[in-house]
Amino acid sequence: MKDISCAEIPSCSDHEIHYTAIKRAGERMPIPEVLYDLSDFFKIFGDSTRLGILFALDGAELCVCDIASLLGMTKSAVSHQLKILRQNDLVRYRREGKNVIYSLADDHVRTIIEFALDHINE
Amino acid sequence: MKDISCAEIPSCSDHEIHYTAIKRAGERMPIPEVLYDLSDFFKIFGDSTRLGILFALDGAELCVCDIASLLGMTKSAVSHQLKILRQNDLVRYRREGKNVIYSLADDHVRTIIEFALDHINE
DNA sequence: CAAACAGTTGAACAACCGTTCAACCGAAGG
DNA sequence: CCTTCGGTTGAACGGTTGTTCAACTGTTTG
Repeated sequence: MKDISCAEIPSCSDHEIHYTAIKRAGERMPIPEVLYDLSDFFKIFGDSTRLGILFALDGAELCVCDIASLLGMTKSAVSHQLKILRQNDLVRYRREGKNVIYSLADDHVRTIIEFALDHINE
Repeated sequence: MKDISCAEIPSCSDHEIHYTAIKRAGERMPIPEVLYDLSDFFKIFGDSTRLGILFALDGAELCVCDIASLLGMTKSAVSHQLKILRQNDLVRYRREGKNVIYSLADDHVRTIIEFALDHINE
């Protein structure tokens, strides 16, 4: 995706035919920045490990060790993914003795997951 | 994500405390296959070029050349992404003379995009 | 204070992904 | 038929991404 000014849009040979279509499509196009934000948003959910973590936390608060057990992964791998979820405000965490307890940030996340689940069984 | 049987789940030292949490989380966990399908679904939307194409087609039917112009990309790059969208039944296409006209497969796609747009301005 | 446990971090590696490039196919028009 | 235009395809490349490994922090416990 290259950032271009929409002033002059070169197109196919027969300009007259496609002109209205291109104009209409161009008007509804979000600015590149929105497109990037949106794709970044989807990228977070585009990994089965991160989804697994989110589903696990949808059921209960869990420490890293528990999540790792549930998913059959190392604590390190889980921690790396938790960092990404943390940075995007999808999970909350607090220390409790030796453990760090993670939970979903808000119901917002639940809505998204359940929305996707519904729409995958179209 | 490793596929593990949930028969025996080893966990942190203090089993009694986390046991109920793990059990509850484990029950709500989808099987790995669903997790993979779901993440594959999100991956498609996790690219700004593909999102750009979908937004463009949300405005009007367009040929490859027009889409390429709108996004400021080569026809080749667009075609590669259109293939992915095609394979996942997100776009329809038909030949019209020398052009191949693409359009959104159904309103399903529109719903997803608009849903995400709403939720990015939380 | 030392050992043990829970978790984090950074570097390294492999796998994956998107764009480019060049070659190709298909339809239209001279 | 040959050329041109629109579009597709496969290989190659460069960048990104997820996991592993080892080293490290922090907390509890003996």
